[in-house]
Amino acid sequence: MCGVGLREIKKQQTRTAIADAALPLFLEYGFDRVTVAEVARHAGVSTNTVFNYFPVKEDLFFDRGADAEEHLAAVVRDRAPGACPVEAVCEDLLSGLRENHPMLGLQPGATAFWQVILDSPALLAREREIGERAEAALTAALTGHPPHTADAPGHCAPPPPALLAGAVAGMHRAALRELRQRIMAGEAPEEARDAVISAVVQGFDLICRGLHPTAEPR
Amino acid sequence: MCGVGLREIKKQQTRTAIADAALPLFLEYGFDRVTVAEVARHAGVSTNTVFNYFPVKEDLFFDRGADAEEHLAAVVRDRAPGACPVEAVCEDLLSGLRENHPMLGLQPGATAFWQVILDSPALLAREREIGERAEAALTAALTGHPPHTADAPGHCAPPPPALLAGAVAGMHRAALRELRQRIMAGEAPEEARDAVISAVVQGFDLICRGLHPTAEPR
DNA sequence: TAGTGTCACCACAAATTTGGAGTGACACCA
DNA sequence: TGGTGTCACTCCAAATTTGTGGTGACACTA
Repeated sequence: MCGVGLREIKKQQTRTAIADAALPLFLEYGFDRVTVAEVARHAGVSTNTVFNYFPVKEDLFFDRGADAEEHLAAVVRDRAPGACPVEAVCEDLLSGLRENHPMLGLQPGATAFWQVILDSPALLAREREIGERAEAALTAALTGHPPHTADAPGHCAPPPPALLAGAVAGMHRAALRELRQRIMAGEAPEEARDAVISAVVQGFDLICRGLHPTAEPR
Repeated sequence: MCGVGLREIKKQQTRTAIADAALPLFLEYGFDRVTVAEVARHAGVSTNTVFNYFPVKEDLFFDRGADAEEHLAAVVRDRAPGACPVEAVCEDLLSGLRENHPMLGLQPGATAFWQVILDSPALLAREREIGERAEAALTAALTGHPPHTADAPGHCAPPPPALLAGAVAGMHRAALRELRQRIMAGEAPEEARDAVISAVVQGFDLICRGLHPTAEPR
């Protein structure tokens, strides 16, 4: 129960062993051409054990999907007190882009990763599902930590959390998709990144200005 | 049941992981100052699992004890048809010495290994037990594959297997003990080895000449 | 001499992993 | 249209490993 027992450690080791065995196989052969049994064999584990840890095959690929689902919500919940949630998401995305965060796929090899997704309908569907859940989590986070809208001139009522979340998450997804498309089209990563950065600044600024009419455009 | 299943592989891995973790600890701290729990911790395994594989603590040190117990018997059983069993044992020992076989302790670091044994009454007792069982196995092997004693002039009836085994195994043990003592006394390994080699040649020749009066002394 | 601590080792329940025998969906093929 | 095969996934029994609480031997100490 304390999470530090030998049993917990072994479970974590088994899980990462499976995930670490799975990714190279997917990258090399494609998601649909790799069977769960092969993953199990490479991980030195039985097929049943794979299913113990990853209820569906897609989870083997989106191992950190659960984290991604919670990421936006966490950013909003953990933002500085009084800060605008939209700006928090924006800043998080920008810093991720500037620091070449692995999750965003600016590392070499990300292209292969993306190609696996594009080649597999199952993974594409799963990705959408993850995005949807991330949005739902963001909605919940916004409900609990709504934006602070000062009573300033030009102020209008903020949208309900679900809509705001829809806009924010939608813009977030679009930014990452744009980045992906540019890089896979052969554009230089830095160039693509900079283009997306300015696009993100502009896009989120749009929402922010609607929320805080007095804020200066950046 | 076939011994190639995943389960068997894992068991073997666990066993060697434990043994491999145990030896360095014993070499560094001495047998009696290392607890089974510490071995388990270094092997990343629970204490109970250690006892699953090594019924008594001494087995952790003499991991290959079972092999050693069978070695002499195997040499006798597998000798060339018609060959003298004593000579087979002698040749095996000599070739082991000449090739610096690890079991004989001619490798650097063997001194530390021996010192651990000498420092631990439990290990000394265990070593004797192993020697005794090896002798019993040799007796059995000799019973099934007795020496071929030609009806030559000067021929006398061969001793019962148990006695022959006692002599052979006893000489074998003495040779290794001699080697050990010389090296631990600081003698150069090559020097000690050569001395023991000639001693072995002489010693086994003695028995062989009793068995085969017509054989030429070497 | 009784108390205390350490350690080898045991016993048993709970958790994890494996093996094996399925089922259902789907593709391929005659 | 009806096999046939593959593969994701399920269910269950058995094997393995771990957690926990012992016991008894032995050394040390007050």
